[in-house]
Amino acid sequence: MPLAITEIKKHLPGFPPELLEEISEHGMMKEVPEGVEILKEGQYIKVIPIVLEGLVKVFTRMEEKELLLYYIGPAQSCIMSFSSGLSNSPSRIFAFTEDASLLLLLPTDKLNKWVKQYPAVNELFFQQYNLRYTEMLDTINSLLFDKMDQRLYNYLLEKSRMKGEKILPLRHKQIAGELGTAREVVTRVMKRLEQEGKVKQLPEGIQIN
Amino acid sequence: MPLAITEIKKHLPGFPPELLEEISEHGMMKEVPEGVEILKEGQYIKVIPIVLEGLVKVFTRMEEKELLLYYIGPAQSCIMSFSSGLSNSPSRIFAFTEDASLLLLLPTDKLNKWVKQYPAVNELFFQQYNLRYTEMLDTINSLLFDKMDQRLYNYLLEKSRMKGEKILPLRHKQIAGELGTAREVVTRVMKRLEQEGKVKQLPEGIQIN
DNA sequence: GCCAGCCGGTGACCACTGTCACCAGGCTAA
DNA sequence: TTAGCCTGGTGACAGTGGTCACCGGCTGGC
Repeated sequence: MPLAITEIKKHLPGFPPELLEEISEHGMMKEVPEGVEILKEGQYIKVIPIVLEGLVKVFTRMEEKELLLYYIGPAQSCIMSFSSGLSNSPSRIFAFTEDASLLLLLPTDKLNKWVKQYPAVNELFFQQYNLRYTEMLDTINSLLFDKMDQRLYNYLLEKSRMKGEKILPLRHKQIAGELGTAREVVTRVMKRLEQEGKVKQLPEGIQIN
Repeated sequence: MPLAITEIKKHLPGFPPELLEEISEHGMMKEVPEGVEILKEGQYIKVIPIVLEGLVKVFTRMEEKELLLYYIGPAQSCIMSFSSGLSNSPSRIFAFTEDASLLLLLPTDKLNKWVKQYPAVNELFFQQYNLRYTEMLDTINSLLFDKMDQRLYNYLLEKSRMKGEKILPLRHKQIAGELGTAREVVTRVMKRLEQEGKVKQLPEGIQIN
């Protein structure tokens, strides 16, 4: 069953009508609940997702230790899928839904064609590469130059901004995972941030001031 | 004076004849000696370089501390220039010639057109984005997971590979700059690597075993 | 010959962070 | 109720790396 064109158009207004029709024919819409792994390390890619609604988080991992690289928001796509899909190489990262999400799945072979045919697609992926490049640059700078308190605080601010929430229901363990550190370290640093008045730990979660 | 088409073609064999002619008309060839800054932080870009011969190194910097991100080799281009040039935003990184280099300079407005017009240009920049993305990912993993000895050794191996030399004429201070650490730390770690038999410090430079 | 400057080398010190061990409170399932 | 589990919280400790002070050797300029 082809997808509803008006539905796709709503999320991707820049795409021309012919492209929307092609997407309607070959693409697939998928609703994914929160906390589902949508891309594994080492996996070969056959479809490339574009996030229409929700939020997807992207990680790197080495031996039990992980690090959050960036979020994929609405109307954004996953560069690693794109790159892996077109060059037929395995993924170096893995991705989870952070919130329940609506994904548009595009088959790699068609997308390869569309990139050449439709400037809007071409531009989308250039923009995405560029965005991720600068985000990775920020991550590198943060890793190299910032102490844990700054990194943790930035992380909370960013998360709060992405979600539009002042109170984040996060476990210390979970934060530790996303920052590539240990739970005790998060506890310690959270205490310090609280004393400095930057955050407040409530039973419901962490309030950012 | 237009550039010699045969000369350009030699370095960029994938480009079609019409494109080579356009490049010949609007591009500029520039020989740059070793150790020259070719891209500053905060600088706005009017031309995008493609390295034809030589080697260019790309850095990030924050308050006196620097970190080598990657090298741009022959037939490769600078993604940050490309991105900054097309979106007219300032550069977040800076770049030096590591060896004397021959650069092909392309004006941003023309390149913008060529990307849409010639698939070969389009693909080149997608490839470059992809390459830099994975290199940044390696850098992040190295920063997060490796100790200084591993980072330093990887750095030496990579440098040796890029240059095709077993003996690298490097100062400790210079290495420290490229790894974002202090000179004393390099001295310390070099000593350890030497004791482990991985490298040897000679008067002419550092020999990689 | 003498001095300045750069280079590697070293010891002392300290801040940060990762790790281990352990505890108390709260919640849940048996 | 009890046992188990997850959570945050702590103290002790060690390893890493950044900083400071200072050295001796070498070199190039005067």
